[in-house]
Amino acid sequence: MMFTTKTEYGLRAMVMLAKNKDSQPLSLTQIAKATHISQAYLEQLFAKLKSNNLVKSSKGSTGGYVLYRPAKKINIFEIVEALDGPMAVFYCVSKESNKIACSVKGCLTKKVWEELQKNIIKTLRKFSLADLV
Amino acid sequence: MMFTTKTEYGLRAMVMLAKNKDSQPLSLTQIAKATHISQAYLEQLFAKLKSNNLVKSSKGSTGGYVLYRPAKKINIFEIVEALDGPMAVFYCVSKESNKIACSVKGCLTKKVWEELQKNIIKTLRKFSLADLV
DNA sequence: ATATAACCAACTAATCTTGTAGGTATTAAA
DNA sequence: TTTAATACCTACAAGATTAGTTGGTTATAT
Repeated sequence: MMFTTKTEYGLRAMVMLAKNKDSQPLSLTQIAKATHISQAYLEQLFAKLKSNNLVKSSKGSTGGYVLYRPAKKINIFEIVEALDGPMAVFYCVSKESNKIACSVKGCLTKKVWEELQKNIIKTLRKFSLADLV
Repeated sequence: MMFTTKTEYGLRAMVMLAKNKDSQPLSLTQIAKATHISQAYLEQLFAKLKSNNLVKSSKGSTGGYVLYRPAKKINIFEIVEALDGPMAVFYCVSKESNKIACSVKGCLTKKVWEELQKNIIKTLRKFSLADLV
C-alpha cells in the first residue's frame, strides 16, 4: 500500500515547474539534472502529465514544459491519478470491477473500501500544488 | 496504490472465523475449500495473523484457528497491517524512513502524506471485524 | 544548417507478489 | 500405540509490476 516512485518523481518535477518564475519553460534536461532522475524516465512521466492536461510543452531549442494551469488550480489528487493510474484500493472498488467477479450481494467489506477510497481522494483533493511550493 | 490479495484473502478468512459458531476451531482445510484459496498460501497468511495476535491455533486432529479476541475488539486496520506490512503511503512517512534519504528540511509534500496516512489509519480503525459479519 | 528540445516505442533489469513443494511436529481419536 | 489430521516451517519458482535504458523521430529557435 504505497505510491510508486512515478508519483514521487512526477510530483517533484511538478513542484519545480510551479516554482519556475522564468519566462522560459523548463526543459527535462534541467529537471533531470536538478532531481537526479534519468531524463528518459522523466519523459514517460511527462507524457502522462501532458495527456492529463497538467502540463503543456513547446518543442525546439528553447522548449520545455510549463504548468497547464496556475499551481493553485491543480490539486494533488489529479497529479497522483495521472501518474499512478485510477485510484482503487481494491479490485472491488475499481472502475474495471465489472471485469473481476465480485458479485457478492450486500458485501459489507466493500463498504469499508468505498469509504476509505472516498476519504483518500477527498484528502488529496484538499491540497493544491501551490500548497507544496 | 492498491492493497494486495494477501489482505483480501486474509480478511475473507477472518470473516469466516468470526462467523464460526462451532465449538470446534476452523481448520485451514475447511477455509481453503470454502474460499478456493490454496491451503499452502493460507498457511503463510495465518502465520502473520498469529504473530500479530489476531488468531490463535490448536494443533492435532481437531485443531484449527479461532479469533484471538471477539470480532468486535479487532479492527480492520490491525488485520490490514498484519498482512500487508506497516502502512506507509510513501517512503518519507514510513517507519524505516531513516534508512532512506529524505532530509529535506520543511518539505511540504511530506505533510500531505502524513495527513493522508493518518486519515487512512483512522478510517480503517473505525471498522471492526464484527462490522463485516 | 545546427543544436536543442519534445516525442515515441520497444526492450531489459529489478523487485515484489503470488503461489508451490516438501518436509517436521503435535495431538485427538481409533 | 498407531493413525490421521492438523499446524508449522523453509526454500524455491512463476508471474506481474515497476523502474529504467536504448535508439531512434520530429519540431523549432538561433
